Amino acid sequence: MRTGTEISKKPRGRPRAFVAAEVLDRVRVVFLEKGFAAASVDELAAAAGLNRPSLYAAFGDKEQLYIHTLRFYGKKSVEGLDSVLAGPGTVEQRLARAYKTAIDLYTAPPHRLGCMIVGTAAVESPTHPRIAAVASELLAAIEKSLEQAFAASDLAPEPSPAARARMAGAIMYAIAIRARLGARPAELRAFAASMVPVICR
Amino acid sequence: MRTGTEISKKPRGRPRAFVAAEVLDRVRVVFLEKGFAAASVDELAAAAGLNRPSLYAAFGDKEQLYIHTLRFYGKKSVEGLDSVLAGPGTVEQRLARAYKTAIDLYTAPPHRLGCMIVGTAAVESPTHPRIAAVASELLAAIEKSLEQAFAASDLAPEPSPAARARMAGAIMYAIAIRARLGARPAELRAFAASMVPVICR
DNA sequence: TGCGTTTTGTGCGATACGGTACACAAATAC
DNA sequence: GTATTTGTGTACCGTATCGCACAAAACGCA
Repeated sequence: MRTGTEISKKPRGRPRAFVAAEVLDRVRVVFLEKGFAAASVDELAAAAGLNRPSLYAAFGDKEQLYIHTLRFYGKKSVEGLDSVLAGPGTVEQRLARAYKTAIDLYTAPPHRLGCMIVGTAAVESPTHPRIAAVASELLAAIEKSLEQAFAASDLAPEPSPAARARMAGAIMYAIAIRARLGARPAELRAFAASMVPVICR
Repeated sequence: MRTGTEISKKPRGRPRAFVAAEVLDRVRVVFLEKGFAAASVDELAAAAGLNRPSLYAAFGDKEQLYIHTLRFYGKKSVEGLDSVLAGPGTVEQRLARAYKTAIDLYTAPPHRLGCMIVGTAAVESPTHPRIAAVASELLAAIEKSLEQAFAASDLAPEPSPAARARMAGAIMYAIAIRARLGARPAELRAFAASMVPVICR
């Protein structure tokens, strides 16, 4: 185990042949396309370039691997959103940029897979409460990011920043679903563009 | 086969021991909770009260059974929405009633399973294009129902009924996702109530 | 060098999975 | 009564699945 206080320079035992973040990024691609239930440990291991026991030793069972991957994806998503919302311009321009960035990701060829949280975690929620909990936390973090951007803006105090964030988040989740179901990017872009002035009214 | 011109009163062969709609309704419950991939044919057959060969004979393979079930669920959903939107009161009141009805369904105890289309079909879309196509058709039917209600109302001509329908639909899908992820019904009701005047502005 | 620790690699096990073969059952037509 | 058609029930099949056992590899430390 790698936990605990490491006094010496190098940990004892055979070194790992992989970097955890790289594995999670490769495994994310499989989970994003197949979803949790349909992604087999064999294909996850193949994508990771590891044998199954190595994957189990490093990340735990399949659900734990999925949760690690979801947190990894979610953290990057929130960081990306924070970054765009902290950028230049009015809050409308920043929100529009956030939607554009999200749509570009959700509809990237060849597969147009949408968002891992909304697209693959929700279906597991009734039977995997731990997955549901992580997904909910991540959506809350997205909405918090949005709320902070609205709170720091010069928009009218009503609707409140929290109400605006809930609405902006809802529009983003709907776009993610529509993207995964195959909606054309142009259609999603037009929809997002029409929603920005409504959210920022 | 039951197709073709039936001159005689009763079809030849052994009669079915089940009613298709009843089977689809029972199977829907399993698919709604487990999703397509994780629902096994054994448990679907058990829920239906049929042996697996009978289920295969009547509905085809697992994907075909899922598609039959999705159409069955979607048809009922659209009919329910049509009915609420054709009811008494202003279009705001009718939209509010539609959201209330949807939220009650999506958050019905014990499981709070959300919507079968958004909650279970989207995840399969990249790998099951037939499922994606049916789900998209169903969402289009929901939006058409909404659009017709807006077109027949005395709301301002801008935004157009189609734009209002897209927005109202998006809010409904987001509510469905949030419900499946475990959001509290009161929270979803408050959100829906805050969105109705925005959609109908 | 030997021992302890951690990781990798091969193979295994028990079970589940989706789908099917086929005998028998239940009906209609003649 | 027999032939035909359609449905049900039991058993089977080939394969996939998830998780694990254990030997060997690769390191640190004394």
